[in-house]
Amino acid sequence: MNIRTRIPPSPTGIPHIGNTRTALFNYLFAKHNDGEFILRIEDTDRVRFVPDAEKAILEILNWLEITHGKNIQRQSERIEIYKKYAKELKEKNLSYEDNGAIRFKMPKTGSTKWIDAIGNKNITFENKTQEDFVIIKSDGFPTYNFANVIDDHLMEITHVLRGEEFISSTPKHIQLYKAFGWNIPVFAHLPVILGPDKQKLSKRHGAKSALDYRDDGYLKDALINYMALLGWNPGGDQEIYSVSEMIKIFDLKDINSTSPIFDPVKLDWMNQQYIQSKSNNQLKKLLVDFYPDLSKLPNETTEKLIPLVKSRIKTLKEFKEQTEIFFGTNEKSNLSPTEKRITITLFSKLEKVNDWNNNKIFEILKEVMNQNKIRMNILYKIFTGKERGLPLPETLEILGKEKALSILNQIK
RNA sequence: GGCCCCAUCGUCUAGUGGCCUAGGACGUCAGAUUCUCAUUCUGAAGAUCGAGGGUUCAAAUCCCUCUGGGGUCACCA
Repeated sequence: MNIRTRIPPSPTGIPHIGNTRTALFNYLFAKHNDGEFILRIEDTDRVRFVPDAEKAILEILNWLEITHGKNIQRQSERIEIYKKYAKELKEKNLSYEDNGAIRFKMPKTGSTKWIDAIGNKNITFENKTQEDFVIIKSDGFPTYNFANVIDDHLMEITHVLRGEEFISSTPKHIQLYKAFGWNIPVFAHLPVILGPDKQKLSKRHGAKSALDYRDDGYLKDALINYMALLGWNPGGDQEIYSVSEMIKIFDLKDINSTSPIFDPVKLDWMNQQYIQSKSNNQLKKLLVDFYPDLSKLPNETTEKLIPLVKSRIKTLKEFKEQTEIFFGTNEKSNLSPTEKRITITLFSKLEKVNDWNNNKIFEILKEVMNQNKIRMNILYKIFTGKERGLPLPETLEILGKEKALSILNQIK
């Protein structure tokens, strides 16, 4: 059997991270089985349709390199197909008209059941609790419940991995498959990701999209790694996985039945792990892509800054916070009279330095600290406006004597 | 409320009857390294495995009940 999975976003907005994780799992599962993963745009809701949403959906998958089949299907272009199958139901006397819409006749006795691949559990719904549901809306467009089933069958989807919120509509889908006499795919309902308030992650609760994380300076590998481990654990203690490793070991049986809470703090840690694991060159490339105006800095300066900054940033965005002094964007600090006096001493001592290197600079700084019985934080404050930062002697060396002195000159 | 799903440290989790006086990771706290910060390293606190009943020589692991949390009840997906 050729495995095929799909992600069917509806273009009503930018998908948040939970939906993207569902795409990831579909992708990992398909790739693990040498199968195919396809993208289908479910744009049958004309009221909530957002023109740019599809672009964002593609951009997310593209950035994360969750590659899908080239042929993107759009349901709005398949209306005739759904009408044809609606007609078939009508001929079988399994549907009826209701206020301009068409409803499917659900069986009212017996039960509908399936074995869900998550936790391998039996789920049963009594048919008497089920209602006849709309398959074609009065505007002629199919509903999700209808188009989704038709397309999953026509596109030969073998495994439906989707959010748990669809469990209660699954009986509808199964009865539709039965009405047509089609094979029923394997269902795997993924527990939904919860926010810190333990409510389902949603835009209302400030759930971000993958694009937001990208813009906040997260690396795609780190985001994927974190998303994958939310609810999936192949056993053991390993936390860092490359995508190809994940593909190799991915298995539905290792997905938990419990809803996990999204923890941004652990994501930060993971992102930091990935940043540290990059070579200086890789990190430089990431930073230049992230901050195009980094090219204003001399190449040599950037390259010297990378190793200093590497262990100190959790996101690419923090690079600028660490290097403000190089861009002249740092705050000017309010210095006390003593601190101003120290600034003057500092200036006159540094002015006399001939070979401007961090060892020499450090000697001078130590001298000043000892003489004035102060600690390093005061010197940081004088130069950068903050009491902490990248190693000061190295920073001053990279900055160059001229600029370092001019900073002191401005404030003394 | 009906129906459905779930339940191990604050969080992510390991665990599928004896190796569990419950392991790892994040976070927290303490210490070491250090020119600040960060990294790195070491250590600590932190879960009577939601509760109560069973089954068993033996249960976090199996069964039942309860409680709690979540999802869903649209001509949205």
